[in-house]
Amino acid sequence: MSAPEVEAKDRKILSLLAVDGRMSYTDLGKATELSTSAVHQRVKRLEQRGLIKGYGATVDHEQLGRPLTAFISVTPIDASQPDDYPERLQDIAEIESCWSVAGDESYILKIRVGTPGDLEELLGRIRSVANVSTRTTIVLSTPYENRPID
Amino acid sequence: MSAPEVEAKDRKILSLLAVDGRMSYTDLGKATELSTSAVHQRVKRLEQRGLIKGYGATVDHEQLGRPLTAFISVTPIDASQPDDYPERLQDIAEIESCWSVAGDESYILKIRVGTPGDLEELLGRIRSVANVSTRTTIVLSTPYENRPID
DNA sequence: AATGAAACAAAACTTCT
DNA sequence: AGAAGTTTTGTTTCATT
Repeated sequence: MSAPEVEAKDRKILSLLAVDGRMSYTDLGKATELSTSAVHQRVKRLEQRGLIKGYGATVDHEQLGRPLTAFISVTPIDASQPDDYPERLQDIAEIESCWSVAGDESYILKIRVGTPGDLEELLGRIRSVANVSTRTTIVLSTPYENRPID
Repeated sequence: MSAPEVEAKDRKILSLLAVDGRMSYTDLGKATELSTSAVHQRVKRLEQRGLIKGYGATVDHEQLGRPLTAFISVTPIDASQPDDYPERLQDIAEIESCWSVAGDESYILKIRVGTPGDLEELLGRIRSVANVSTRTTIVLSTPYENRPID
């Protein structure tokens, strides 16, 4: 049982919307050789099928007071504890992403803060809500991020 | 010389657009107690100032044939070589993000592929274009990713 | 599924305060 | 900076193929 194939024109629409989520149906139609209403139908279908999960603006965190990005690898101290870390951590606003991973650590978190002091304070909060040890890797620069694949 | 402060209403607009990048100016106006044209002006200004970097659709990579996500930490083998790895790696389509980091490794890459075989092949390509050693951490699941902060 | 037309809504532009 | 009004553009629905 495999997922239904995604058609070439749908893929084209997806890759255009991945780059510009506000592109008009008219322009999508021109780019795909389809009428406005045909594109409209296809986009609605892609949304319903969950192939398009949502639309978001990308903001400049540096300018918004959170210039410091880091990865925090998280390892449970007591392996017998229930593994509900994502839930426990989800109220911490500074955590942008949370991945469950295979390897030495259980989770990798990506966080954004203003200053090293904020990071120190955040690490304390993470350790206390979750009883974990942490390993932090500071991001120096971001050559690229969240590039559309395809 | 510091960046000009971002006003409360602008922050509100940004956080609404971060969640729904296709929200209409009319609805943004209702949510911020501003007229449609005032919101419009503000959004254009936020775009010009670079506070909004762009708008993108989030696609479901699992359904699109790339269910396997991994982090690849990259360490140069010959430290005397020029550090132009982001450039060398940017033509590799599977690399979604590239961060330059402080710590044991020089770069962290986030990649998406279809199968373990594709990953093996990709690792070979990365090592050959860049003369680096790699450490791979497989993502098992993604509790959340790219959450809007604020 | 796609099209074209029609009705509607929103965006962009202009002017005024 | 913002409001109000106008024109232009885009969205959505529907009948038809």
